[in-house]
Amino acid sequence: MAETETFPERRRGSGVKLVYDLLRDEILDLVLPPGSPIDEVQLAERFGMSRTPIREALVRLAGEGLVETLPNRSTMVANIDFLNMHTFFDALTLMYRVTTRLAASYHQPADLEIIREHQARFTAAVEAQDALAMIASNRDLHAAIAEAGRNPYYISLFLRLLDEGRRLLRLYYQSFNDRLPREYVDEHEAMIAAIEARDVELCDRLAKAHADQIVRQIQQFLARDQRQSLPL
Amino acid sequence: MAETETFPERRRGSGVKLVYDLLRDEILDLVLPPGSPIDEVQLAERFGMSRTPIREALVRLAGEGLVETLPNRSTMVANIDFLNMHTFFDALTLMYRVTTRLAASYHQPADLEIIREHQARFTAAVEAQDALAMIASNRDLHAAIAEAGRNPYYISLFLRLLDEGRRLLRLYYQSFNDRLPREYVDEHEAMIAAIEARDVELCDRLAKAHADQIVRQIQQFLARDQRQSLPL
DNA sequence: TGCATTTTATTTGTCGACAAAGAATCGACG
DNA sequence: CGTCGATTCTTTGTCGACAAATAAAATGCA
Repeated sequence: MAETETFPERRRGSGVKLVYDLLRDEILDLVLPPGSPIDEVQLAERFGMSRTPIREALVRLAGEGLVETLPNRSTMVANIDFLNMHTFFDALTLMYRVTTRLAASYHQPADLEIIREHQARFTAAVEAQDALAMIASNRDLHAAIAEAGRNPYYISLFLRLLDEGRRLLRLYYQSFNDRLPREYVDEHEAMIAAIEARDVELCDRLAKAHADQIVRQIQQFLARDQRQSLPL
Repeated sequence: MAETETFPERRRGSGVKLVYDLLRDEILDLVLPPGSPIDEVQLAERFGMSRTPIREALVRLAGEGLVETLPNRSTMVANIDFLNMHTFFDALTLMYRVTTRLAASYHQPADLEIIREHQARFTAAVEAQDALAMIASNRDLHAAIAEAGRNPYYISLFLRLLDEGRRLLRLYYQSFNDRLPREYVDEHEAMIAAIEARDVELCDRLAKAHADQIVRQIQQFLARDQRQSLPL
């Protein structure tokens, strides 16, 4: 249980980022399940540093809503709010649409290259049936599209939503079959082509369809999960 | 210059919030102009506390983009990015529309009361020609509308945008006439009525018109300002 | 035994101090 | 007189320690 990780000579100032990135990944990959408490001292020992940088990393995570902190009492991994899931779906769909539209308008050649790289990775993940790689590359792909749209406000909200979605999908692929429909690959291709053609309206329609597809799939899972957890 | 503020016995844990709130206000009201450096030690002395809580407040402000921090070097008040102002306008307009639409759908009676209170304050500010009160109450009014829409993702993005707008407007009303068109009062009234009538489409149109109006006014100011700062 | 109250224990919030990383200053050399 | 390099100085990043706040355990009492 107590694996001795060793973090050798670090550069001054790199500590927070190290802790932040790792904690973030562990939260989004559900290694740290929602609601689990986070002990500062324990983390300090684990990373071989003082509590100060740990604390700063936690404050940043709290700012992004990945961690909830009760005053004078332990901070814990943020819960997933299943009750208000529809607000998440609503915002996610809107951001899919808006970022894809903007990408159609403002993308530059270099953006398309990056987007295509991510799409290639996503395709490879689908063919390898590697669910985690699918989740990651799907996220990266849409993040790249958002970047091509060049609106920092949308980008930051979208990233937050995609991360939250990463947690949800992770939940999904832990419990069920590890296959993501090949459809997604084609939908992505269509979106990329529409972006390249700078066809804003087509982008909007494709993005909405794509988002609806994903939302439907997650909702299906949620419903199924809810049925399973019903008392008999 | 060195006014001796006294912050007497504080409760444990209240320090960060105190510093955060005050710094935030000073940044948004341009008491701390964009680009001005922030010295931790100086703040620590001013508030009569150690650097630790100051630091945490700064980390949180950085998370909201109100403050930029260079590694190993001083953190400073975030600059206003005049070059990419259109991304701000675009996001602001969209959030005006979305939050008003959602308010039409999801508001409850208590929400309308709160909204009307803010509108009353806004009206009073307009009649008193108190620009700062207008800015504040206008912000609060739209924040209340967003709250009535009950989507935390939109709410947080919108609040961020409204704050950024508060800085812009502050810039505006420092330099020019302190009058906001009476039109805004009527536009607000129309929006509130549409929300109450749960007319989503009308809300959308009114919100868009209102946003366009505000954007146009700010752009007008920016253009005028740019002309003035041209070398002769 | 069951409940209220005191005591202990754990964990956070804050502090003062020190060392590293730049920036500014000074000085040597051309 | 200007440029480069060493030195000082300022400001941040990190540390270990202590005290407040709360939870958990222990104690007293009916």
